[in-house]
Amino acid sequence: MAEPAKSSPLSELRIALPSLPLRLQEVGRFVAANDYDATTRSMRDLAAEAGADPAAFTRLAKAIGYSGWDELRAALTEARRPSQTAPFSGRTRGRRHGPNADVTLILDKLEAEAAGLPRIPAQPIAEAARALHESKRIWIAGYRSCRSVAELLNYELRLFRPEQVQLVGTSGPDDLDLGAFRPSEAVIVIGFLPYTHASVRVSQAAHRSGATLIAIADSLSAPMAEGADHVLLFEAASSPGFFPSLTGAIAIAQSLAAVTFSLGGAAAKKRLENTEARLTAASTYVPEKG
Amino acid sequence: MAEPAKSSPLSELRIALPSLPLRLQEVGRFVAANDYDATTRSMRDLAAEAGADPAAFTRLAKAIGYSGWDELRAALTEARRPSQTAPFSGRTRGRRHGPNADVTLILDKLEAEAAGLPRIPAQPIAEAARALHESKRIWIAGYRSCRSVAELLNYELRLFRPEQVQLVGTSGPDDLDLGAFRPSEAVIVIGFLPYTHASVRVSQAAHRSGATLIAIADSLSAPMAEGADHVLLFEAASSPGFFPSLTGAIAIAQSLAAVTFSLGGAAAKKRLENTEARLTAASTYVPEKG
DNA sequence: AGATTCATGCAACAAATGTTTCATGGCCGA
DNA sequence: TCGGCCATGAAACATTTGTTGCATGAATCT
Repeated sequence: MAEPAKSSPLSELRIALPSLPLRLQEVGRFVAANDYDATTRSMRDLAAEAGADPAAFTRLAKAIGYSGWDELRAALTEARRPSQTAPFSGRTRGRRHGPNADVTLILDKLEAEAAGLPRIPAQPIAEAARALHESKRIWIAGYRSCRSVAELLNYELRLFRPEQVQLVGTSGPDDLDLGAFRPSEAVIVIGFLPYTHASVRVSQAAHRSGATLIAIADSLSAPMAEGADHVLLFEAASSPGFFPSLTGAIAIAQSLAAVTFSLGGAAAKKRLENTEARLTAASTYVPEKG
Repeated sequence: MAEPAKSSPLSELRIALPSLPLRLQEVGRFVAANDYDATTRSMRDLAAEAGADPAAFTRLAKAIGYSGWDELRAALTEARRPSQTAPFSGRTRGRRHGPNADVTLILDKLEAEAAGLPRIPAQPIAEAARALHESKRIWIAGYRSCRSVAELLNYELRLFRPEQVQLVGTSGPDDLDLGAFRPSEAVIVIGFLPYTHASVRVSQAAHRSGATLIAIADSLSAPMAEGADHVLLFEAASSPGFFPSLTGAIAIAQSLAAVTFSLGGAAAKKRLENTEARLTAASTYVPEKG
């Protein structure tokens, strides 16, 4: 017999299952198959759905070593808790110094960031893009390291909406722009921990003005996400290293721009072509060699 | 006002948050920040941890349109149900046009970019970082969409080497800076197809001056990579979409900064701490809540 | 300044929760 | 067949749950 994985209450359950009375096995299997409901719904509720007696759940818990259903559920709940500490936390220890310490640091970082990208929720991006599409004007704000994201977004959106996109604070102090927000416009704020006062002020001004507020942030509880119509989440701290990762934010920004462009249809395409023609005429680019 | 993202109860909460009474905002923030506990633990329990009155939770739920806390929690529970977490199974199904065409576009894009990151060669980054570490001064140049990468790199490097890092072209025309390159310095140029004349001129000037040239590019044959001491490659076109992907370049930039910082040792750490202390003193950041 | 609205904490409430007890029914060994 | 054992369901239990009414205090309006 293999060593049981004692860590998870679910494995304890599975191990003890065969030696249990018939009815308790039934209930046990139900719990194992519906452990999410087990943590969220009430015992009686589960009993009704499983077609069993409520008491069976208490008996099951005691049979596998818990003081009662409450304790079992608490264990299940903890086992299910989303990893508050990133899975890559204790990663760099033990590696320490070595000739390739730098290289492994980079590899870890890249791997972690690659893992974070598919976890970005796509649906909110699509919804935010639609909001952008319907906005008369788009404001973009980002400070400190997030400024780079803001400027990228500004650049890409201006390629096909040149006169309707503007960075907050480029033509004077921020405060000048904060008063210019209008309900038919959209404001994009980018930020993550630690949050700057400036970004919070922008988002508050946007909310007050009635403009559509889109926040690109690392947490739903970010102060600039309060009152936002759309929040686009990425993982800033998921990667080892000294600075929060920006790949997620960049990926979101580019997806946002791409979908917004796609919504723009033929008109957007035409404007993009115009812009490119102008740049070519100004010989901005080095001609491709055949 | 734009159509709010009604899908998630958390977004409804965020939207309504700013217009709520003070105490309700407090518990609302607490719920948003601890939504997992909100679905699993009891109202009184949460109230004790949040340092608020249990009644506040009921009032919060009613304030944002639910019949009571029970209903809000049920909504949160459903929003968290893991059954929704199966987006990556049958992804490449006939996507074409449809209500979710945008979403699948985004998912494909993210997936492709995630796949590109681990393919970035780490060794050249480590070597380039060493070159940066030994440089008396660091110049950074990037144009158009690559400007965002340049500015990010500039920002992060300046955190611990404030007086030795400079963006090309910030204090006047580029040409002024181009004549200032010295052999003991390093010049970083970022660019990909189509290549701008400006970036090529910077790299040529760097090469002529004898400075160490580091190119972050999408191809070894990129004109700004000619004569470069270090070329850091990423895949710009790997992802579907209309704009070349910048996640690779961002990842490289951040890795470069991280390794350079790590090479800096205690001195770099000290300077970073000083910078952070100065920012805190200027109250740039919103203080974290306990 | 007085009146009024509103936010907020406290305490009591009914409903629902997990647990326990008890009676029943089936099973196996004498 | 009888007697002990245990699994099982129903009902009663004490506790905890979410809710609501009420008093207090601060802010706003007249």
